[in-house]
Amino acid sequence: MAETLKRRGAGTVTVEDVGTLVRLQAWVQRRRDHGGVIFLNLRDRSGIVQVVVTPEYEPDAAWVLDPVRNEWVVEVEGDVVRRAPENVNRDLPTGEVEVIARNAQVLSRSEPLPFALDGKAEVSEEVRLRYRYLDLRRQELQRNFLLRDKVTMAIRQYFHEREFVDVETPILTKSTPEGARDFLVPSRARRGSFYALPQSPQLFKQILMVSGFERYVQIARCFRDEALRADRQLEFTQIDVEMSFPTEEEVYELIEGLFQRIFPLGGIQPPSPFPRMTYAEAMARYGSDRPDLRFGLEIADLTGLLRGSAFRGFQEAVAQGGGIRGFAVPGAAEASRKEVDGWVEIARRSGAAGVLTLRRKGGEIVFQVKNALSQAELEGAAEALGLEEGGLALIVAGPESVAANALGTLRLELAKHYKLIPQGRHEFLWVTEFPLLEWNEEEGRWYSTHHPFTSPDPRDLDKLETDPGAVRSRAYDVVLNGIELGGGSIRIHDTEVQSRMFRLLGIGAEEAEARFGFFLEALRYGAPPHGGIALGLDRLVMLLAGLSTIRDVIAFPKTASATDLMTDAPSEVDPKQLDELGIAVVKEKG
RNA sequence: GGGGGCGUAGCUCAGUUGGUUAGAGCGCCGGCCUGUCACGCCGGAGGUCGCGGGUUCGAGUCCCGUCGCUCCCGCCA
Repeated sequence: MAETLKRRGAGTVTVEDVGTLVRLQAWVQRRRDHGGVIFLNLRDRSGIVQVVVTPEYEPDAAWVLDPVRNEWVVEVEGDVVRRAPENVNRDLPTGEVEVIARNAQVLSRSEPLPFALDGKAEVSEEVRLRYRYLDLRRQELQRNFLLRDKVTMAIRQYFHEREFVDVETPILTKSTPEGARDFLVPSRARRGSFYALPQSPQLFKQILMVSGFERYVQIARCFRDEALRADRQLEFTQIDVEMSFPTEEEVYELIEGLFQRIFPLGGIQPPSPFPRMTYAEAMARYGSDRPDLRFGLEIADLTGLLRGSAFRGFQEAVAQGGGIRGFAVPGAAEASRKEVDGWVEIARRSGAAGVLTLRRKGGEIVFQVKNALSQAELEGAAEALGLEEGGLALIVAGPESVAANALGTLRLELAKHYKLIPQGRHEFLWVTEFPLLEWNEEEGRWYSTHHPFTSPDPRDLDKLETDPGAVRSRAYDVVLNGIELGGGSIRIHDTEVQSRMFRLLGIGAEEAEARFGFFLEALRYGAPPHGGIALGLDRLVMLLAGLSTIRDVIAFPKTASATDLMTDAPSEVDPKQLDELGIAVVKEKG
């Protein structure tokens, strides 16, 4: 019988292969030497299979494989046999079979590894990042990148089917500071001038609309020189989308369809359609512009009820134009002094003067400040808060934004503290009608809530100069479980409106010309109405994989202090390079 | 920029009120072992206690500084 030799992945060998000769090229996952017989678990991307090495079967193969150690790379040709019933390994997908080595060679040796790859013990991230190539060998991490590949492939397919055009925008671009710090790249051709790495391809994708592409998509790398977090890196990838002539509805529909395609890859089925909430409603009911809807603890407005109360703190807050708001936590009536103090501290950090408690136990409603509220006020407040027997309500009085902020933070804190967040739930949400502008107290000027190219809501256009803070925008965010997945807007396509916007932001005509002149000019040549959205791809994959750090879905991430432990970047450069660029390095003195 | 946590063998960690020669498990090296699958048994090597300074008769332990990792706040249009 002429034998055929099949090249197989280690994890793909099955009972179907029994009686055939296979060739494996793989890493040694583990070696078990019994003196006479050696068992090798061979691992490649497809999985693991056991190889049996005995001198009786083939002395030469045994001779070659005897000195083999963990993580050596070997090629083994052998016969696939069914294991005896008592030797079957149910923990291994290939556990019903094994490969008896007939011919072997060592392709590569390995020094003992700095850490074990079996995932049995947690290894510090510092060591993992230093030897990232080994870390990436682990199946847990490989799984993340195989998922990421599936997700990006599905995204490309989805947009391609809908006639979106994938266009690359430059990495070396123009600095347009207004937002995050730019990464700068010195120009050798024009000394003293700098490129900036894009924080997002925002202006380029808008210009592509002016160019008539109508539908653009790019899986785009973006750079921001800001502090890092578990879910933030210096460079990250966003799914960048722009359309001509869209309504908000078309953007929502497009993204909901995309999510319906990619979330099932992580075992999650999004609803259709997604619920929506205006910014104003989100702030009022949840104290956040990205509310986590997996749990209740809704905020109630008590201003009308308690404005006339005898408690001076309430009177003052209302007199200063603020309000009185709070939320009830079921079963929290027994919260300790220490716990409450902790929550007060959290509220203070959010700018609130403090937190007041209202408890309902033993059939009585008790306000923290005795005799400050009448029985009618107590009952009214409990009713409005939905405060039930055994519950505790936290109340904050003060300016609207401060109270919302503090209560929003407390709401999350209390939900975690009392374990009120159900796992396995996925609450998607569109947040709409963001305010166009925010007042910055320190600098005494208006800032864009989103960015300066966001279109004002036409209904509020007349208030742009008279009451800027009341102007709504055509911006929207898509939120999952309190995490912002992405945001976008219908843009300004009218030069006149765009100029008014810059004026509002305190950017004079000259400055606007210097910084955005090319863009304002483009708007003058038949710019179609357009809009779009950008979604954080890394964060999306992280959530799909059920992880809590973005670093595990990025092959070569930076540490929290912005360094790469494997390459040791950033590093000093040759003085010659600096000379060419006309740059002198001034070191901070120690 | 600020705050919290961590740093002891290759890895994960223990280390008492400051006190003899700093330990364990895994890994590594050597020996034994023909059905294991986190193989087993016996033996061995391996330490700048992150780094620098201080207090003390004596510091892994106390104090000051510094570096690294990490989480959070600020920041991230």
